[in-house]
Amino acid sequence: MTRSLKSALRPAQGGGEMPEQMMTARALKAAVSHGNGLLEKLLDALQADVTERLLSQATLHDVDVGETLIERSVRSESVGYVLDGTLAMVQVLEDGKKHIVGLLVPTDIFGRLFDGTANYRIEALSAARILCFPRAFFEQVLRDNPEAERLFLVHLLDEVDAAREWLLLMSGRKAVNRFASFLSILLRRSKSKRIGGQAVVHVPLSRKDLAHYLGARPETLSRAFHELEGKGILRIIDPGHFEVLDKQALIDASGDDLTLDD
Amino acid sequence: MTRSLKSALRPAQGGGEMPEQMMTARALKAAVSHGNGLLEKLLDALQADVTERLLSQATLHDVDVGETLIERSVRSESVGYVLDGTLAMVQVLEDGKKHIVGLLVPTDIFGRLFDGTANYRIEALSAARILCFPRAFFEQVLRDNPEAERLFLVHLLDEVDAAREWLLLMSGRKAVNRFASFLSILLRRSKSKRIGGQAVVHVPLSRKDLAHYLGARPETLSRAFHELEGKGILRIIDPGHFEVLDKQALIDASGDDLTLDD
DNA sequence: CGATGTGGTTGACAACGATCAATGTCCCCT
DNA sequence: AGGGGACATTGATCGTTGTCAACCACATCG
Repeated sequence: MTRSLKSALRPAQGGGEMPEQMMTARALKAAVSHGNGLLEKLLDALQADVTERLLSQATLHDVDVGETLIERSVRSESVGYVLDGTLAMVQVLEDGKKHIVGLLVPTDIFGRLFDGTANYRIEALSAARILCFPRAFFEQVLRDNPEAERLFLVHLLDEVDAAREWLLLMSGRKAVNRFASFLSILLRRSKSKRIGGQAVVHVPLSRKDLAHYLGARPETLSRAFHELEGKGILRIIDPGHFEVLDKQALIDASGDDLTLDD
Repeated sequence: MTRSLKSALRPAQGGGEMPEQMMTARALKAAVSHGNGLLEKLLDALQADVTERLLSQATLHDVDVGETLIERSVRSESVGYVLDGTLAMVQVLEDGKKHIVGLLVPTDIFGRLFDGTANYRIEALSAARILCFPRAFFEQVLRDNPEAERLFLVHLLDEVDAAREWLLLMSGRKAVNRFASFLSILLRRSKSKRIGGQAVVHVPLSRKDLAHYLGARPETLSRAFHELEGKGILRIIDPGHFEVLDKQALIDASGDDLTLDD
C-alpha cells in the first residue's frame, strides 16, 4: 500500500513476468492512438523522430490495486500516462486523513512538470497499466517545441475547468444529485464504449471510494441509486456497472431534485 | 447586472469620470508591485522595455457590484488583473441557475488565453478595480518570452491545485467545517493585512453569496459562525469582518474530514 | 466443507441542515 | 421623519443523511 515510486515505477526485475517495458515504439504508439487525450495531441504535433525518441524512452508498468505511485511532497522523476485502470489523486492531510480529489482514467496524464513536487499522492484504485516517461526528457521536449508546450498549457486550462466542474458537481445539494451528476459525466466521457444499443457505464470505484469521493456514505449512495433504479432511470447490473435507461432523466436528476411522488 | 464585456470593459467614454486608464506606466507598476501574484512575477521576468510596453497598453476600470465582466461562451479580448474588490467565477446552467465556482481577489488574473472561450461568467461581487490588458498582446508577450510562458504554465499548475483544495474543502462535511476551512484559507491568503496583534479576516461576500459558494443556506451559515463565536474561536465584528481569536482552534474546527482508511 | 472475511445492501434512529416564517437593523428614497 | 427594501439573524418544523446494526452474497482458506 505504501510502496513508493522507487519500487512501483522501477522496471520489473527480470522474473517470470513478461518484460512488457520492451514493447516497440510502434506498439506503444498503437496503444495510445485509440484515445484523444493530451498525449495523442502531443505526438501528433511533434516531428516523427521526436515522437520516436520519446516513445523509445517510455516504459510500461503494471500496478496493483492500492499501490501508491507518487507520494506527496516527493519530486517525481516520471510522467505517467494511464493506459488502463483507474487511479486517484489523494490529498493527504497532516493528521493522516485522506481525501480523493480527482480521478485519473485512461488517456489521462499525471506528474508535475517543471516545478516543485507533487501536492497529492497518486494511488491505484484498481489494477492498472501505466506508461512512464522520464520527466526531464519530457520537459525538454516541451522546451524545444513551443507548439507542444502551448498544447500542454491549453490542456492545463482544461484541467482547471474540469476541476471547477467537479466543484459544481459537489455543490449539488442531495446525494442523489451528486451521484447522477457523476454518472452523467462518466457517461459523457466514455461514450465511445457502448454495448448494444444501451449505454453501460463502468464505475471504476468501490462503493466506499465512490462514497468518499462524492462526499457521502456507502449506505447513502446505495439508497441513492436504488432510488434511481426504482424510477426506471437506470439498471444496476453489478456493483460497478450501470445501464442508463433514460439519459435525459438522469441529467434532470442531477440538477433539480426528483419529485418523489408517484 | 447583465452588462456585457462590451460595455464593461470598453474604456469609459469621456464623461464626468476621472479618466483613470491614463495612469502612467510607473503608477500602474506601483499599483501591482505590492502583491506577489502572477503578474508581478511576469513583470519581473520581462525586459524593462517589454514591461513598459505592456503596462502602456493597460487600462484601468471601475466596476460596480453585480456587473458581468465576461459572459460565458464569449471570447474575451481582454485579460484582467484584479487590483481591488472581489469577483466571482459563475457557472450558469441551462435552466438559468447559477453557481459560484471560484473567487478572484486582488492579484488574481482572469481571462482565457490562447484558446477558446470562457467557460464561466466573471461577475463582480463587490465594487472593484480591474486592470485590463489586450489579450492578443498579452499572448504575444508570452510567445516571445518562453521564460514568462513557463511562469504562466506553473501558475496554471498552481491553479489546478487550488481548485482541488477547494474541492477538499467542499467535500461533504458539516457546514461549520466548511466555513472554518474557508476562513482558514482566507486567513492564510491575506496574512499581510493585520490589524493590531489580532488577525482580522475580511470576507468579501454577502451572506447569500457565501452560503451559495459553500453549499449551504444563509441561515445555516449564520448558525455556524455564531457557534464558533460561542466557542471563543472568533469574534464577529460585522457581517464581513471576523477577528480570529484562536487560529489553531479554527483549523481544528475545519478538520472533521470523512476518513478514508487505508 | 464449514469458518472467516469482505463488500454491498437494508433498517432504525438521531443529528444535521433546509425550509418557512418572523423579527430586527440598516440604508436609501421621497 | 417615515416607509420600503435588502440583509442578517433567530426560532420551529420536517426532510435528508450520518450512524449503528444486522443481514446477505461471495470469495478465500483451513
